Amino acid sequence: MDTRQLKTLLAIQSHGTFAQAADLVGLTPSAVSQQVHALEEELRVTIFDRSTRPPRITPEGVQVIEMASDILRRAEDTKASLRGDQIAGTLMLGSVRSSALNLLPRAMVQMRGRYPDLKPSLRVSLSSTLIADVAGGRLDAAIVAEHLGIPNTLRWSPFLREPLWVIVPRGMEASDPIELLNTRPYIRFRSAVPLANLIDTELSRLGVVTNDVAEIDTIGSIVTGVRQGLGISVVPHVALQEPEDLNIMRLAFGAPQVTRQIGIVERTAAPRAEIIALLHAVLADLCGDYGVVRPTRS
Amino acid sequence: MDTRQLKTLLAIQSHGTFAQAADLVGLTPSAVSQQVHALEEELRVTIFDRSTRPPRITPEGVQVIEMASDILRRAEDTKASLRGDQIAGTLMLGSVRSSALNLLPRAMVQMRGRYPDLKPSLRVSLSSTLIADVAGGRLDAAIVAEHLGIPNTLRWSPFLREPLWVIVPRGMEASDPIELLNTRPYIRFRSAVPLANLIDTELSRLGVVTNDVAEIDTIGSIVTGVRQGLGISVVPHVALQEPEDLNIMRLAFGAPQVTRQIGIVERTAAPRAEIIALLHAVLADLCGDYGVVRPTRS
DNA sequence: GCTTAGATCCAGTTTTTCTGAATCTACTAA
DNA sequence: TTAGTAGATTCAGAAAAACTGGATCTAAGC
Repeated sequence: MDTRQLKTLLAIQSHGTFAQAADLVGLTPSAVSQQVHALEEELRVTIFDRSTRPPRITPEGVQVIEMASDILRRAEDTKASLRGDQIAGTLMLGSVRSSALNLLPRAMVQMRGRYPDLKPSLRVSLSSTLIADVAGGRLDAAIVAEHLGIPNTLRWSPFLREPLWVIVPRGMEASDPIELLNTRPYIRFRSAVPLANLIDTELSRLGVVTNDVAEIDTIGSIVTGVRQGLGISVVPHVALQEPEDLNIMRLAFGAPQVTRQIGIVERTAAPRAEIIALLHAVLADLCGDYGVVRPTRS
Repeated sequence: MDTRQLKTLLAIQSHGTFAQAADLVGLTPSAVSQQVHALEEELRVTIFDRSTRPPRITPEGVQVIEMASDILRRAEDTKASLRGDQIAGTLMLGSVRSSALNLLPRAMVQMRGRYPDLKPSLRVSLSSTLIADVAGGRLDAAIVAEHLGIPNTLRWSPFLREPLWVIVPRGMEASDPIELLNTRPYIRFRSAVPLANLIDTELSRLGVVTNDVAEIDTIGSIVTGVRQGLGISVVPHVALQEPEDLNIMRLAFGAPQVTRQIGIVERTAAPRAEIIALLHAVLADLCGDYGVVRPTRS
């Protein structure tokens, strides 16, 4: 078992086919197939079910993928720590309370490998308060959803543009999302944040009348509930990051699919521009395909 | 980087010389020397100081050895899990929404290794509703806090008896918890669950007047906030499970320290007794030192 | 039933890993 | 201070592993 095989495995998981994974890792599809087979021989399990196209990951495969992810992260963390650049001080950050708050600790952990002496300081608040504090210099940067009325002394850079999905437990017949929303048990996201508003507004616009079986105020618990067959729901893409979430079927919410953006707001003349640029890049990377790369300055 | 190299590394560490390690891993000393050199090239560090005999491990080498140990353990754990026995069907579970809900997915993931064909089904509800559903056979078991008025046809077995901690960010002077609670910024846990009540009641009993800087309704977000220096708070032990939480200082809350229990309620004549017993054991194990082992039947 | 895209199989090529022998080096004993 | 020893390194070649390319197979879509 080596890290190249594990990287190949993760590439297959995130890109869907052996062929695309081969492109990503710089090998031929044949080599990818052989690597997976060698890993299956070593672990004595079937990681992919090849009776479908594209091959689908098996439950055992999910466990192997988790292990691969853990091992590669551990290795990368060690490399980062051994390289040890160090910038010290306190980075004053603000954030709205939403799935973005789940991203931030993960970004912080990654950045700690790079800047172990940099201390992040986080405040959770409303968007308008956060923006005022950034403008007033009380915060270095803040994570807020797309927002109207940002002063010219600030700039907002999206790091995430993510679709919203109707999520359906594995095994449930998944056809027309509108029909599902009208007929299947629905877990409602009940919270005083813009995302909950966006979802409810779009449901009304679509003329959907949901059959609520639960009202839960944390996205993570909603996803857990769907995975375990409690019902269906609507969540943003970033909520579906765990390997277990592979078992949840996802259908586009809205036509065209509804998206929402989250970004970093900072002062245009920022003293900590390099660190905030890295934070932006780390957050965008954690967002996978829906990460938005900040355009380079001209 | 592959597991053979990492095994060689650990063999050198535990046996002292490349030559002895070579014997152990079935290679020649020359191959061992080349493996170590290749690893040093990949990580761009010196793992062993060769200016002495026998070579001595460097500080960076200690980090690499730790990483190797973690990676090999992770791989071995996965292999063991993949080898496991299998039981199929659906396990109907209920749970209150609290930190116990964080434990349950992790327990499910572990049990999936052992019973990949067993499908858990989870419902989140209030304790009284859950207990009635278990009694009525609509649920196989439920996770609830200690509860009065459980019928004799049911039995409640605690799997967790955990202390509550005052948690303090790293670097903050940590002396008398009462003084800290009175003077330092406090992040309040605001939720309509028994735990929040327990904390507030004990704060009042201690005569503490906190300086609230945030009210957050998820324990995970509170811990994140403390870690990042937002303030101090009071949380149950099970909330402090992540490696990052090692940086958080913890002081006993109350004297004697306040504890609370969470357990599984099931029918005394349960058809799924074996699985629920395993679930209890897994949950107790996940709870570490504060896990409560179910007494064996006489 | 045909077409397509992707996966597998197989043989050959390339790369990596290991061995064996020669050489080097830190440490110990006289 | 010198000689001997045990262990580490270096190098060239052999063996094993990984990869490529082409042919074949197969699920899915039309």
